[in-house]
Amino acid sequence: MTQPDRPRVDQRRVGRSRNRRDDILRVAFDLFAERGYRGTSLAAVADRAGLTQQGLLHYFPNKGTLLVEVLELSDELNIGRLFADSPGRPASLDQLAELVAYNVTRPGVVRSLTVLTAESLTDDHPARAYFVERYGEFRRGAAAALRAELDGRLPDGLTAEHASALLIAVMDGLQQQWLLQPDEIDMPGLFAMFLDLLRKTRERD
Amino acid sequence: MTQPDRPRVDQRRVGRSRNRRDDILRVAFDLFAERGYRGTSLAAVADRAGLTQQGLLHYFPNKGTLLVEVLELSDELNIGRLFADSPGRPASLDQLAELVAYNVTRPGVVRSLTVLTAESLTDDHPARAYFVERYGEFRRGAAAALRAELDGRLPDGLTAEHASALLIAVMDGLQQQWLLQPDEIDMPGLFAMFLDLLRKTRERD
DNA sequence: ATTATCTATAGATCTATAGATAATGC
DNA sequence: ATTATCTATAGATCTATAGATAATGC
Repeated sequence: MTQPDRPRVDQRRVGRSRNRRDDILRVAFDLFAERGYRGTSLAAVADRAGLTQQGLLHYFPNKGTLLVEVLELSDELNIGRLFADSPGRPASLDQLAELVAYNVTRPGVVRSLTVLTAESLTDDHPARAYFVERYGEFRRGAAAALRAELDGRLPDGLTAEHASALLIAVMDGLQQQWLLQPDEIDMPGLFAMFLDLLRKTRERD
Repeated sequence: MTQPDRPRVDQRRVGRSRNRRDDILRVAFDLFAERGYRGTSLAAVADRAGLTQQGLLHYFPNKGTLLVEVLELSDELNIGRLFADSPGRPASLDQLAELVAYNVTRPGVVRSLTVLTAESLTDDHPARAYFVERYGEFRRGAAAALRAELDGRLPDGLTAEHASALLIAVMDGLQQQWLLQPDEIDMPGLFAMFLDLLRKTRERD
């Protein structure tokens, strides 16, 4: 599951020069897409951010903390809030479809989150708790959207909770196939077809 | 996508003592589940297999070759052939559902393949080509099964090719969510519901 | 004072190569 | 001979800590 950007508000930015901390986090996010968390050294991140590895450790006490902060910033920027139970603004299925279409324009972001999510399944991974919590939120948010839109019209025996797990599975699984073979997989088209599957089943009743 | 075992035939086994090579490959497969490919050292594999790191390199010239051979053995043992276009025996959707149910009993295998698949999206990963080819095969195999079973009865606008990409996406995505939260995700139940979605859409025509 | 960086370094690893030695199969 | 392993080692890294120095903000 990859979330959308929003126009950066950035109250904390000082003039033109962005926060050094944020620079480091952005660079780390990119490098994690290229080599994963375990495959990326602090020195590589520091180097690309233009300081030494020890300089980087002035901002983050250790590598695990860096990763967790990368994910928290990515959340903030990309607003997983699309799914958060922000009262009044439950995501619609159309918004989800737009998000998938938008993701095609930023393979780096999708790759980073895809790689880090799977890597978090390994032992002693510092982002494990983050992803466990995140996926719970995703499912709850998607279930709310499904309930709002298809309440009582879901296929027999399929609750909004079930459908939300499937919906997120489809998003993640399509991302993986699309990243492996961008030319063979029409990610937004396939996601739209899946939504139709959820919507159309009862249409003829 | 994770494939099923089959009873090991193993013509090459000599008496009770299994091939040393195979031992190493099995141990490596397990360790890749625990720490990923980049997070696993040759020394750790060698250690668990009961020889030195240099002893291991007698069997495999380098780490990348070890990984590729791990995947090839896993294929052989787990028979991705379920999906291969083996003439006469196209997998049925029920067989796929059984496979998903079976996978619940072997989280280690599922985790290893899930982690390695996503890791293969990173730069210079030795298993990239393997997974690109594999997923092509998966999709073709699943499309054949869908065509055999639901020919002409798929929902409007959904070809067997489309459905096969969705089906594999659901399998992969559910595996990821299930590995993160085994108690919250009923992987086989959800997969069965997805199959029903494909099957039932046209049932009322 | 506090913050931002740097140099120096400890202490572990890591992959891979070279070459020795023991065991096995003709 | 060939196969299986081992010791030794080169040459890179890696993470993290310690402590110095320069720059910034009161």
